[in-house]
Amino acid sequence: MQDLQAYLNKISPLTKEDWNLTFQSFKEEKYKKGDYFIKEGGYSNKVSFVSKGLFKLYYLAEGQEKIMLFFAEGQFLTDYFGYLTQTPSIRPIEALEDSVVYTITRDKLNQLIKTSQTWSNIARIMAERAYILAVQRANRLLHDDFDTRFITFMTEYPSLLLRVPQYMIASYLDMTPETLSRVKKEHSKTTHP
Amino acid sequence: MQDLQAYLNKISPLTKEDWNLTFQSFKEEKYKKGDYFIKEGGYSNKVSFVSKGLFKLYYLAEGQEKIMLFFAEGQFLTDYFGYLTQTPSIRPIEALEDSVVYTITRDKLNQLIKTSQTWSNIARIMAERAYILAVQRANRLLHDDFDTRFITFMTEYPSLLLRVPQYMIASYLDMTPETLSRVKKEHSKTTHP
DNA sequence: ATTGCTTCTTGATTTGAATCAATGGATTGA
DNA sequence: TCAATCCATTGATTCAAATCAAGAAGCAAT
Repeated sequence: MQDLQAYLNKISPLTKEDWNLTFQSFKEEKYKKGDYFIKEGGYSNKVSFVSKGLFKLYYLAEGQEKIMLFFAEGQFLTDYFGYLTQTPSIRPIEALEDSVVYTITRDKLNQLIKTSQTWSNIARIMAERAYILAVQRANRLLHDDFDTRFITFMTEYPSLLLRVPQYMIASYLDMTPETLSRVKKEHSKTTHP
Repeated sequence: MQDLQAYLNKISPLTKEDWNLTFQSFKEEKYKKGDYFIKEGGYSNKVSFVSKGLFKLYYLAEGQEKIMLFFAEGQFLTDYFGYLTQTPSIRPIEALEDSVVYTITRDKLNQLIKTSQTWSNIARIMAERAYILAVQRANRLLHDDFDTRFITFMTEYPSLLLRVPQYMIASYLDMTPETLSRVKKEHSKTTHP
């Protein structure tokens, strides 16, 4: 769990006691490709740190999935909206690769926040970061054209281009696979003349 | 400032000492209709509680404004994204009515958060709420059709329908004024036959 | 009241991306 | 190795909403 420890320390330095409590609260879990982290209708009662692997969180609209987020190594994995609102999830999370995560339950996390000033800070900063990411993503989807969205994605998550099929990236960028294909074509024209 | 006190107490009960510190940290400000709370390019270094009045936060895309949020009585007013990221704002905030707010500076708020466990909680919960609202709004704009968006707006903020010109509501709902006009027409047909 | 300005409505036209449809490539498994 | 399936590309067509263009209705100021 060194990766988790390093990640948390970067947000807000943990005392030895903080880390002992933390270490006891997280449990390792493994997911095979195709396994669900949360199924539709389930409650979001846990948060996990992705140590290895990749997940997608999607939304089902008229039968077809709209991918809202990918979670890769070094990110906290959760349906944060469902977690905060405690409503049954309409956003399943599925493993795209065999994965290893460290999981803490909602109750234990609340415990940590209550007892540790450091964790109170971490929780606030995580909420703030989640907010920043949510706004950024929304603004991009609402204001940026297809080309810009693709370029942003390429520069921000270049590794995902190789790990994820293009129709999923298209879904994440809120366009059809056909459109993404055409955007890529246009783009390769202008960059490699 | 009873309204502010009541609002904060609902989030997380304040001790007498908490409130004394809080009371000293907020200052009353008045804005005339048309005044800017934040101008484009400025830094977001304050948070205000709206006691009276109404504001809009918008984004300038190709010269025309896209309204992202309204702030009315009983809400915290800030460019929270600019506040958190400390980047020059591209989202001006303008008063739509003569308004009265209670303002706290960034520095003083950080001070409160550091010294008071209650305020540490409040800050976390505010971030969480901001996240929930941001995600909800994004999902609605991305997944809901025009009619649904309008109905949601009507049921959620009925009072704004009277206080805000329709072209601003259209902008907030990410549609043209013409489209909103047609949506309303359709809607009045089906509800009053 | 009258003028001028802003906002709202309604119709006609345009347009850009979704959908439909077909082909070609690539990956997987027997 | 050869199917079989899944995925990506490309072209043709459709469609929904933006844009363009008047006109009508409010409203504010004199």
